[in-house]
Amino acid sequence: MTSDTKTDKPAPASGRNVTIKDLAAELDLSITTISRALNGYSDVGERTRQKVEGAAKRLGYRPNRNAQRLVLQRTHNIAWVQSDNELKYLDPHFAEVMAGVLAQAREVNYDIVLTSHGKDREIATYDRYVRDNSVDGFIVDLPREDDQRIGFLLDSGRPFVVHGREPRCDRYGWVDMDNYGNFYRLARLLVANGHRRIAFINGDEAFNYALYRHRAVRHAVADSGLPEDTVTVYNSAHPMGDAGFRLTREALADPAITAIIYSSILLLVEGYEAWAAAAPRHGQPIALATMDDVLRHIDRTRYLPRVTFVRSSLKDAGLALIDELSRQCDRHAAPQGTLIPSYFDVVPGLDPGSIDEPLPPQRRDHIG
Amino acid sequence: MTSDTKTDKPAPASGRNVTIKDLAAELDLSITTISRALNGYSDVGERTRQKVEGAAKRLGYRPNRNAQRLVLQRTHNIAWVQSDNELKYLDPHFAEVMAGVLAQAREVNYDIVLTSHGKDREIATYDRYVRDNSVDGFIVDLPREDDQRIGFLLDSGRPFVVHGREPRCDRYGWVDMDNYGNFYRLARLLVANGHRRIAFINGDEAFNYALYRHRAVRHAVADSGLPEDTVTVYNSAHPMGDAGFRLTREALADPAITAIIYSSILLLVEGYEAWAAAAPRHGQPIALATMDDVLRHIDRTRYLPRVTFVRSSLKDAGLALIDELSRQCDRHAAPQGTLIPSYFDVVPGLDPGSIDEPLPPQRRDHIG
DNA sequence: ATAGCCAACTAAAACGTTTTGGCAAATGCC
DNA sequence: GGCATTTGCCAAAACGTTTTAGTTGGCTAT
Repeated sequence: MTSDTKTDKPAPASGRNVTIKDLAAELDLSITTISRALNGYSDVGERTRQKVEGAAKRLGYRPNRNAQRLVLQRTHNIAWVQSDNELKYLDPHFAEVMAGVLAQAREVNYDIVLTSHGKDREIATYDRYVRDNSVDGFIVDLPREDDQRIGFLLDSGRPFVVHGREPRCDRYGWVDMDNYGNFYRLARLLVANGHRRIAFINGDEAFNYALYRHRAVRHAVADSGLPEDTVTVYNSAHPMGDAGFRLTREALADPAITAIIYSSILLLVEGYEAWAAAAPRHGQPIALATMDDVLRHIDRTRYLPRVTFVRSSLKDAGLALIDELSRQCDRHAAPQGTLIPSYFDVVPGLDPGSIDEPLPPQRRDHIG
Repeated sequence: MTSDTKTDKPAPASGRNVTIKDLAAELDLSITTISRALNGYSDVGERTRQKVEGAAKRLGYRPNRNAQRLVLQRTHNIAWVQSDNELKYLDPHFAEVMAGVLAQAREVNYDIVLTSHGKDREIATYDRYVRDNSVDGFIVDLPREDDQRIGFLLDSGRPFVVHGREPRCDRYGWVDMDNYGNFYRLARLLVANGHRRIAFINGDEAFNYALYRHRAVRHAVADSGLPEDTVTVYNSAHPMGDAGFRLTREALADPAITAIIYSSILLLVEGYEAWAAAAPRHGQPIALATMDDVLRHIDRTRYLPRVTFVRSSLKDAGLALIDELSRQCDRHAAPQGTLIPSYFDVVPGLDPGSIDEPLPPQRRDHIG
C-alpha cells in the first residue's frame, strides 16, 4: 500500500485536474501502461486493466484534450464559420440546420466551434483555423457560384462539407436537397394542370439554392413549350418580416396569375392571408405550392388540403453534414455527396401526373 | 546561406503546417529566440525580430494552438451548453444574444464551442469540459431558481458567466437586465394611470427572468394597495407560434381588462391585431406595454405611438457576457455583475409619473 | 539445460509550444 | 585594464498525452 490516505470523493474539484501521471503513481505502474490500459490495448493484463479503470473512475480522470490533440493531430472540433450577417441567426432555416448539426455532433463526439467573421475577413478566418490546427474540418453553408471559401478549402486539403452545391461539387463532400428537381417538378405539375401564369416567390438568388430553383422553374416552362413570361419571379432576401405577404400581394396584382410557388413555407405562411382574400381566377382559387423544410414550429397540417408541398428536412441535412465530416475525419473516407430525400404532397384538386418520375433526360445531371 | 531554394509562395498548403522549428532552421536561430521574438520579449535584437517576423509572415507561420493550449493551460475557448430543446434555436431572443456573443468573442479572440446535451446529461456535459481542459469558461443562460449548473460551476472553480440571476448571484459573474425593476415600473405606471384590471402576458415562469417579472408586477399592485386580482397572469412557454394572439384574445375575453403588459415584443406583435379589433373600455382603447429586447427584425416604430416600451438590448447582453468572461480569464478579475441599461418610452396618452425614479426602498435590493 | 516464445510491463521519444536559468560577448564605468 | 552591467542569444525542462521499441520473467519444446 503506497497510498497514505484513501479518499473516495469523486474528484473534489481542486485546482489541478488529475492526469495519467497521478494514476500511474496511485497504482505504481508506468504511464505507458495506464495509457494502453485505457485505450484498450491487448498487451495489458486483465487484472491491471480493471485496476486502472477503477482508479480512473474513482479519481475522475479525463484525458487532457489538448495533450491528445497535440500528439494525435486531431482536435475533434469542427468549425462553422458564419458571415457577420446577424439576420441569419434568426432565420428558422438556419436554426433547423443547427439543431441537426449540434445533435449529431454530440452523437459522434465532435464539438462545434461557431464563429462569425468581420468584414472582408472570411478567407482569413478559414485560413487561421487551417493553419493553427484548431479544427479537423469545416462546415460551409449557403454556397454561391464560384464560392471563394470552397476554392480555399479545396486548396487547403482539409476535410470540409458543403450544405448545398456549386460546379465543383464532385471534388468535395456535400449535403443538399434536390433543389433543381423539386422545383422543376413543381413547375411542370402546375403547367400540366393548365396554369399559364405562375408567380414564383423565390429566396435570395445570390445563393445557389435559389439560383438553381429559378433555373429549374424556367427550364420546366421551356420544356413544356411555353413562353418565358409564363412565370414571374419575385425575390425575398430574407424570409422573416413581411416579404411573403408583400410579394404575394404584388404577385396577385397581376390579374392573370393562377398559381404561386413559394421557396419556403415561411413565405407561404405570410402570404396565405393575402391569398385567402384573393378572388378566384377562372372560377378556380389560385393554386399554391411550396417547399417545406420541416421547420419544427410551423404546423404544416393547417395548410395541407390547400397547398401542394414538397418536403425535405433541413434538420436531416444538419445530421448528414456531421456524418459526412465524420466519415472524412474518422474513417478517412473519400468525400461524398448526399442527397436528402424529398416527398411530394400534391393537393387533391391537382393531377399529380409524372411528379414522382425521373426528370427528362436532358435535365438529368443538372446541379442543384 | 543555408537555405537551398527560395520560395516566396505564401505557404503552399502542403500537408504539414509550418512550425517554430521550421523558422528556427530557416533563420539559423534557436526556437527559444523565435518564440521570444514573436511574443514581444525585450531580450531579442531589433534586427533579429524583424527577420523572424518576416520569415513568419513569408512562410505563413501560425502557432499550433494545441501546443499553446497544453503549455499555457489556456484554450481561448468558451463553452455554451444548450439543453436539447431545439425550439430554443429559433427563438429570436436567443439569436440576438448569440449575435452579441459571437461578435464580441471574435473581438477578444475567443472561440465559442456550442454544444447541446442529451437527456439528463446536462451536468455531465459541463463536467466533461471542466475535466478535459477543453475550455476556459462557460456561458450559462436562462437560469432557474436553485439552478444545478450554477452549483456545479461554483464548485468547479472555473470562470463562468450567467445571463440572468438567481439567489447566489453575488458569487459569480452575471449579465442581466433589471427584470424586476422594469416590470415593477410598468405595472405601477398603469396603476397610477387608473388601470384596475391588467393582463400580464408573461414568458415561461420556470425561468427566473419570467418569475421575477411576475413577482415585480404582483408587488407593484400590492404596493399600490390594490387587490391581488388587479392583475391576471398568462404564460406562454415559447414566444413563437400563436401564443401572443391566443393569450391576447383570452385576456380580452375579460370585459374589465383595460391594459395588457407583454413580456416580449414578439407576443405584442402577435397580439396586436387582436388588440386592434377589440372594443375600447371605458371609452379608452386598451393600454399596451411591453418589454422590447431590440430584436433586429422587428420594426418597433410601427407600434411606437400606441405602445409603452421598456427597451433593453439583448445583443448588448451578449457582448457583455463575453466581456465578463474575458475579464475573468484574461485579466484574472473577480466575477462581477453587469446590469444592461433599460429605457422607457411612455406612450403620449399616459402620465409617466415616477417611471424613471428609483424603486421604493423595500424593493431596492430585490434580485431580478 | 537452452533456445524460443509469449505475456505483461516500461523508458524514452515525440507532438509544438513557452519559460527558466543560464552564458558569452559587448559595453559602461572607474 | 579590470570589473560590473547590459545585450542578445540558447539548452533544456515542462505541459500531458500516445507510440515505438524495447525489456523482463516465465513457460514450452527440444
